[in-house]
Amino acid sequence: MSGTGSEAAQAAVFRHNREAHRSELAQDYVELIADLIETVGEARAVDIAHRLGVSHPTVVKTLSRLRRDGLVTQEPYRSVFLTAEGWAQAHAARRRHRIVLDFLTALGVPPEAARRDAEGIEHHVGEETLEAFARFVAGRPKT
Amino acid sequence: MSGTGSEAAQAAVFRHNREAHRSELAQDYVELIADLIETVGEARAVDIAHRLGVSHPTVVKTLSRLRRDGLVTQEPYRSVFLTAEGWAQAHAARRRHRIVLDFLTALGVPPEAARRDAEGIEHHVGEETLEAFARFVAGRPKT
DNA sequence: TTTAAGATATAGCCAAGGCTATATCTGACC
DNA sequence: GGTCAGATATAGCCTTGGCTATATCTTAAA
Repeated sequence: MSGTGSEAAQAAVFRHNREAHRSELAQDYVELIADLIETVGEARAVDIAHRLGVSHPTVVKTLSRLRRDGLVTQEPYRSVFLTAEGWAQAHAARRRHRIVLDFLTALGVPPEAARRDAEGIEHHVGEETLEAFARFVAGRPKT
Repeated sequence: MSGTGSEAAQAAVFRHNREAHRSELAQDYVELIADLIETVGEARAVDIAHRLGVSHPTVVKTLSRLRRDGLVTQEPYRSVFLTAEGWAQAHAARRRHRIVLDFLTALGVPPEAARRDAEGIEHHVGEETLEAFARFVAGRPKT
């Protein structure tokens, strides 16, 4: 970490990462909800809970935050829908996820590890890095 | 995200990532503390706060958690020291950080973006991915 | 139509990681 | 040897994201 620049610059990096972290969970949710809607037909709280490995009340509470933040709509005792903003974020998240996963695979990372790491890495790749990843995959047609 | 395997497998990935997240902050701290000790001579709470872009009380509270977890020692009103375990984690974090940063740079990611993204990505690369990154940097993109 | 299983909601608890405001200590300078 | 600036500590507040236990709603089957 030595010599990474000024104190202020380093603080900015950490600030940026704290900021990024705050939206990670929301992105995982909308990405998962979109997937459930498209594959199962609807997104129920209980399925979200199972897929995330989390309890139902945790999902309910998180969904109410997503509703407050305009990513999701929901009627009491009914399944979950994405707003336009929710769909936009879901598609963006899915794109990043796929690029990262394809990239790790093309790099030679074993599938299991690629799947695991892609889930964490996808939230921390900026557009420049994403483009570099995509370039690498394109120049190495394999998958 | 479609077709990423069984519900249980996906839940395991998310569990793993929640788990990983819990140690991120601690690793940032020990990495930073090690850097301060080696470059400035000591790690003071006020300097940690400035580098992280966070208030002093937040640092104090976090340090007490690190003390509880055996990563750090500290006398009241004195600067911070790393335990053997703290040094071990600091070195491991620094190694990951450097590999990720070198890798992004070698891939052609602009320095500013590489610096930003490396800070987030370093916490989410497993050993297999790290090895793939190191191979690429060493000029051997394939095994 | 009743009922029971399964899904959803609510209440209340906890730890982490932020903050501001205030109090106390340390050490350097006069 | 005092004094005061700067560093550290404490108190109290907040949100997020977990949990369990309990209550309520929905719906399909008997």
